[in-house]
Amino acid sequence: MARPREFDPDVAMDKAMTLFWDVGYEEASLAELLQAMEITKGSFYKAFHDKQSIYLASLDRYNDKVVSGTVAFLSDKANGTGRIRILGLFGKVAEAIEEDGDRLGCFLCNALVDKAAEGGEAEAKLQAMVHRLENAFFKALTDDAELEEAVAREIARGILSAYFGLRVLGRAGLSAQMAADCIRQVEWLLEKAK
Amino acid sequence: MARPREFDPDVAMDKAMTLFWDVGYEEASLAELLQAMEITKGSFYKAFHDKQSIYLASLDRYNDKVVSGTVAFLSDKANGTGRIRILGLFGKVAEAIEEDGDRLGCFLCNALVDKAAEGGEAEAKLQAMVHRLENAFFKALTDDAELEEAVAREIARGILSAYFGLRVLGRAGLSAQMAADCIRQVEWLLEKAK
DNA sequence: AGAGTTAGGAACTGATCGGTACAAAACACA
DNA sequence: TGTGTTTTGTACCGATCAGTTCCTAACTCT
Repeated sequence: MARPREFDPDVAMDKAMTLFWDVGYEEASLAELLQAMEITKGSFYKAFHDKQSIYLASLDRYNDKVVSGTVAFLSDKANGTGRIRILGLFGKVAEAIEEDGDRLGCFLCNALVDKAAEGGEAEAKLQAMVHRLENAFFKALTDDAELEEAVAREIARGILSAYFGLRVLGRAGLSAQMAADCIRQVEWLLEKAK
Repeated sequence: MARPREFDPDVAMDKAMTLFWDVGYEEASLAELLQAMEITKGSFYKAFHDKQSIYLASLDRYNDKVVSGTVAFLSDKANGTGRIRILGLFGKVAEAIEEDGDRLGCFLCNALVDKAAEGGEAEAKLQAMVHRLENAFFKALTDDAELEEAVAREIARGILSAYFGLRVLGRAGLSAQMAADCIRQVEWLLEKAK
């Protein structure tokens, strides 16, 4: 009953998310956004309400795709014990840094630091994602051994901070050796959880 | 022989640094910068060449003041053993988070994530600061015990990533309890250095 | 084929961006 | 009290910012 879209909103969203991921909210100009998404202004404002909206939608998308994927990996017992799964996650990150330099980092981590997120809806979304990650570490830890809840919670948070720290260092052009060293320390944290 | 300055370039620089620290390079508009520094455009461009220059100068200032202060604290044997000094640093950070929420975080950490720094002079300055911190941790560790260099290096890097991770979480509005838990994990990392 | 509906695209909005030009103001020196 | 020098403030610059308007193109349904 009307003219159909000439672009796939899903892939356009993906392109937008990647740009925000790379350069942050403020630094992603509308012009760059349109170029990345390969659509024009009319289509943009018709399909996605405005810049703020698509940023929030990008956060949701990251949560749905990437964070969920990470949580799933950490929960899947087919990947080994909880300790192995956690180390596997860190190994993947280190691999990304080694292979392509990984200047993208982690969208969640980048957005946490980005002041554009503060105070509003974005911050709440980010905190929710942080808690999802924390809980995924927590569960992986308690899968392996009978741990006091408080102890497991502590270790999960320690791993979480090591994770974000590694991501920060990776984004800044950290050497691969440095990543490997960071992971050795996570191994040691996991020793406590035995 | 000429009209004297009506402002103190040093305190103006401090104000500029604080703004960049808070909101990053891109998000700090010239208008906000001028308002914070309490000078007008004419004075700004005469005293500090342009926005990019004062940003780089802010990084240098942060290195001279804050990073040097941190390194000095970590090196000063009057503050206790190396382990105690390291834990003292983390304690200070946790305190800042508890007291005022610390939404400022660490300029170095924030700037590492800020894409505006990538590739140029800024990135080199940031990496240099990271290495200063890493070396300070390294020395504090080797002050306490005879450690193999490679082992101490590893642990220093692990502590470094935990440090940045804590800073990221703090900036995002992390609860004080979470900070305390992170520090418990650093304690455990230091156990290995005995 | 014609009517109805929505997407696409270009022209345009006022506001703000970082930066410059220049004249008035304020000082040191003679 | 001039005179030379530098700071200061303002008006202005073109470019870009996010967002709107509106006309045309492309489709579906009758």
